[in-house]
Amino acid sequence: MPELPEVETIVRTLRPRLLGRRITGFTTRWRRTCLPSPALIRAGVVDRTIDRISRRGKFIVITLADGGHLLIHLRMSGRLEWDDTLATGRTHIRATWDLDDESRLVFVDARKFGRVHYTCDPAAVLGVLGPEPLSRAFTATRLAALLAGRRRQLKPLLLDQTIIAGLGNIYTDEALFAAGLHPLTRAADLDRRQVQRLHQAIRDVLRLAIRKHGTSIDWIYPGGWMQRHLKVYGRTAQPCRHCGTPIRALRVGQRGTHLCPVCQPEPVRPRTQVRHTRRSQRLA
DNA sequence: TGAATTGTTATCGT
DNA sequence: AACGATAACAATTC
Repeated sequence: MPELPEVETIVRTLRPRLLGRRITGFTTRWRRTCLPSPALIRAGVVDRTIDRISRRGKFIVITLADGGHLLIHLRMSGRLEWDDTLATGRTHIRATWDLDDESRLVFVDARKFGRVHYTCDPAAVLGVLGPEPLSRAFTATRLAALLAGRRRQLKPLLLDQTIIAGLGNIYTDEALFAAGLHPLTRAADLDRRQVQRLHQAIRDVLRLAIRKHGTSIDWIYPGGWMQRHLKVYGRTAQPCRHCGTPIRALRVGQRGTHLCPVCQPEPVRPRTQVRHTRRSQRLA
């Protein structure tokens, strides 16, 4: 479940221990984790020095001195751990990197959805991603352009990594609450003021979450405390922190979605479309 | 035991 | 034809 704030936190903790280290070995216990293949990753990383560690969306980007890159996506249950902190008999180890200071970085992933890419052309993987929501380039005007003419509902649109990179289920719900917008609102229906509020909400929520080192709600991601600041996610039936109304849960595009029915009023469609679309009648 | 979880892809409909 | 909605899927935990 790691989203942008969790990945950013991981990158920041990785940096001091990994920068300048030389990789001395690579092993894997699950082929499918490794792209294009375990052998090609090993050939690309062994005897290379780690030059830079960054983040793009939910990808961890480890740049090697010769221009090769490791792109690590944790997906649902992936985590990076240090060999020396592992209890004996650690299960679900998918890949390990040996380092020249005798330490070892371990990719642990119970559900096996995570991926480790080695490539000299990171754009081939990262190129499809939308803008970084915390970058200077991500302005309200840019967001307006991304929403313009789109009939999609806000929730699935914000989860789409090719529109904006880094939002997952938690921070999408939190951003929509902060913006006072219902997840089923059609993107193109937002007025200028609402786009500005959404833009501000996305950045505020992500920045706060990074400050809190991410959200720790289960065994998957430890060490964060943003869970204490969540306003809607995982708070079904609990009172809205703003108005006291019980938080409601619904499914939008097969995703659990949480909202305050008062702070995020249901969108009103123009009369002509309410008449003719089955979806609107069902929701009414 | 089955529901929940994320991102990608294929497929179908408008 | 492009866009959007939907389902299936990967595998495990509780």
